[in-house]
Amino acid sequence: MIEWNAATIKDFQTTLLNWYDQEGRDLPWRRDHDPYHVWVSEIMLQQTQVQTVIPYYERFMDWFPTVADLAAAPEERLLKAWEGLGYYSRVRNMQRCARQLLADYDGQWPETAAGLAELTGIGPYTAGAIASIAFNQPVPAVDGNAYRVFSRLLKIDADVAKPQTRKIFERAIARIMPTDRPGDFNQAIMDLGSSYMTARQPDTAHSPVKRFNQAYLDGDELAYPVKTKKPRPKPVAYVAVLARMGTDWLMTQRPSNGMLANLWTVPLIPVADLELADDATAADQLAAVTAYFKREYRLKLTVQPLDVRPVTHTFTHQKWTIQLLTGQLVTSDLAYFAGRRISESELTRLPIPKVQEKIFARAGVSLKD
DNA sequence: GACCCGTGGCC
DNA sequence: TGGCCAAGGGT
Repeated sequence: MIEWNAATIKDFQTTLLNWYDQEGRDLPWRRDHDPYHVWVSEIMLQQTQVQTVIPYYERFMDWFPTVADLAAAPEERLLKAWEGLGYYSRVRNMQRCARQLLADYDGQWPETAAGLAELTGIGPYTAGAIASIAFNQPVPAVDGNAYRVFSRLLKIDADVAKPQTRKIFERAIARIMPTDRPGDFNQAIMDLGSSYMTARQPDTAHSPVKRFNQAYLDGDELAYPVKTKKPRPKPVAYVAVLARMGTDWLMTQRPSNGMLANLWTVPLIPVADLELADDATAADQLAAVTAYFKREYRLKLTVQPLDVRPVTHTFTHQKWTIQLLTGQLVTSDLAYFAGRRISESELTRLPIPKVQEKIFARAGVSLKD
């Protein structure tokens, strides 16, 4: 890791901010510095690219123009606003945060990073981003862009996958950032990180700060940032049961914790829960599903295969392989079943995860309005 | 500190 | 295809 002297720091600040003034992106959440706007955009942008976020952000502001609107929203509407973005706990935490603001802060945002970080769903990065952009606090906002940009500029070789590495970057960036335009500085780093200083195909030759980029000058830019690899997604097998009740579908709302919390799917049974023998036949599996429905839900049904091709869906650390069955319910008492019958028109109002869209697509059902 | 939590894009 | 990446936070 290298250290810059005061003259280099000043030179870098001026170069970066001049570039940002000319080439910074015009984004919907940059029209003002309203903390609500900054906050919503920052949460949406976690692990999500700008082009994906833009339409979600516009619709979110249409549906929930203020913190009070968000605090009062029904959860179904909330999750629908987030449908397709992923990491659904983000939006449930946002509503908790909105309610905290109204109940405990008289609706006034804390203006420091430490104060903001007390709120649900706001961690060190988002606290720094809101504090610097909305409240002009000279604090770093260390995200993936900052890791990538500063690891290359300064040749910082600490493993960015390790939590303690954040402190190294926070200290390095704090020395470099200006006190007069901290929000613009942090946003300029993000724009740099998503344009000239991308992970795989950086275009440093045209970067406004290439003369400060020590890794590039040394010819080993792609060695930064140093990051240990993540484990492969673990395979998990399911059986999905597509059961009609008249023209309705039998669907369940997933538990409020864990994967796809509170979203709606058809019944998904972990194959492991069917307790099949190693030499079980296809017929054995169908019988096991019928027995499972009777045991767990007190429901009688008959099942048959829908499609020999399983639906596959890969999450960050699970790869689901889902065999599809159609079911005909013999009984319709849903007292022991954690769900209900859902009409086709109601389907468009419920929050549905992507994997369920894939399952419905095999049955010829489109969820587009 | 390790693990959990979605989706889309790219090669 | 599989692996990696993209404005992280909670437990």
